[in-house]
Amino acid sequence: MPQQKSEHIPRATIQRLAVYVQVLENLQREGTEVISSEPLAKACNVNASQIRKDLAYFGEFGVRGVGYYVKNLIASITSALGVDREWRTVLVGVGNLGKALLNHKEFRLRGFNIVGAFDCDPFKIGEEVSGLEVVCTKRLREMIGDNGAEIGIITTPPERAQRAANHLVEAGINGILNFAPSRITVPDHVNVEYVDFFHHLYALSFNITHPNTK
Amino acid sequence: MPQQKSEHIPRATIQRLAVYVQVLENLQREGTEVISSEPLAKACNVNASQIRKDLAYFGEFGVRGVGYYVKNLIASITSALGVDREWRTVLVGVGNLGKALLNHKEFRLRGFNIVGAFDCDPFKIGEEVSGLEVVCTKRLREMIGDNGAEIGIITTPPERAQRAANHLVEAGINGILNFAPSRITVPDHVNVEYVDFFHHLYALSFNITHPNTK
DNA sequence: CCAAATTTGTGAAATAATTCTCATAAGTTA
DNA sequence: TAACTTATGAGAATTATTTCACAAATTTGG
Repeated sequence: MPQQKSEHIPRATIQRLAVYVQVLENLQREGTEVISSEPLAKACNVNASQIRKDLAYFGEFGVRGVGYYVKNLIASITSALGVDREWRTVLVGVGNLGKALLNHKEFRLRGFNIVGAFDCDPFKIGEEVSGLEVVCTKRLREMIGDNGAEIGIITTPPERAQRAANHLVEAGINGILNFAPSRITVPDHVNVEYVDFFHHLYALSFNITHPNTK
Repeated sequence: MPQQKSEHIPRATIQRLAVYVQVLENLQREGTEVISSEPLAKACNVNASQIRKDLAYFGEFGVRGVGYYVKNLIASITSALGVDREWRTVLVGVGNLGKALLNHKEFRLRGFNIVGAFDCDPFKIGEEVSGLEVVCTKRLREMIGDNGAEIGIITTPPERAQRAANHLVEAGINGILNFAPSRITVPDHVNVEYVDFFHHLYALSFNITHPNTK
């Protein structure tokens, strides 16, 4: 139902939509059923017309004179983002972080099922982590043929991230979440998102060091 | 030495500077000593003049006809970001994620020392994690008076994040890294950065679902 | 049932960020 | 040392994003 009307949607809009969902879910947990763009904006730390414009890319979800029904709006946004379904994912790099993610229940809860764990270390292959047997990274293609995963999660050391990405791309994945602290190069049709909280610490460091530039 | 010349610096520039450092460090590890903006841009997936403009906010670091000396440029950028020093941090919320971060060696390596661990759960108080004794969150102010931390890391459940933030602000912290999946409200002088990799998974989901809008 | 009060959705205006272009400086070679 | 090559730095042009302002839609109260 929420079909986007217009051509190009700013990346920043997508990031904010994720924030809106987060805040709306917390509001819902606290019992709020209806909210207008003004207080929602305050909670999200953005401008109210920003919210309305962001939503307008996908349709009309509000009621004039009333606001937005929280439950409805969550459904509309998650549908717009495509997260109202199950996404099958595989993880490459079963180190400390990889294991922590494999054991993280939230993934399944949010619809991102980890259905495969891969590593190139012979000592790790065969090990069982969170109900999954660790498989050699070279077998990615064959395994994905079976389990139909679409998203790959990279948790290798930086120097092995590009190789992991190559294997994932070859196996037909079209989205990569890269936790390794290095940039990877992939074909145009593959989407990459980087997670590195040191980047955020750097931003804090800068902002604290230069309070005037805020 | 790298003193920023101009008034306002885009947030996006700061984020990119962190990426440049990451890529430059990997280049350095591989033995590259000099690089020009063009190949650096390719490795960072940005435009070359973007890099030159970003750097220009802070000074002139390149040599015309040559490029940038990798080691030098890393030093210049880290200095501009203020990460060429030690930052003392405290962590609030000693759950799974909190413990994982406390045990993460990279923090110290990158100059972000975790010097205090706090939790409001009586069962956790007194426990030792990675050489730190877990202290009651109410004692944040007194402890920060002693250890002089400037950055707080929140790893509580979402419903306790705001309270943790309040305690941190009261204790005089001026930067917060929030891993809890909820937005927090703080005074203007306090900087907040949010880390939530589900937001990135949402972005992947959207981009895979709407390949045309890329 | 109408008038007042809300609050959305949207085009226009204002701001901000990115990319282009080129003069200038540094290095290299003969 | 002069001509040639390379690549930076900075202003101009372009493109993108955010904010404003208001008409249209809806509810509420008398």
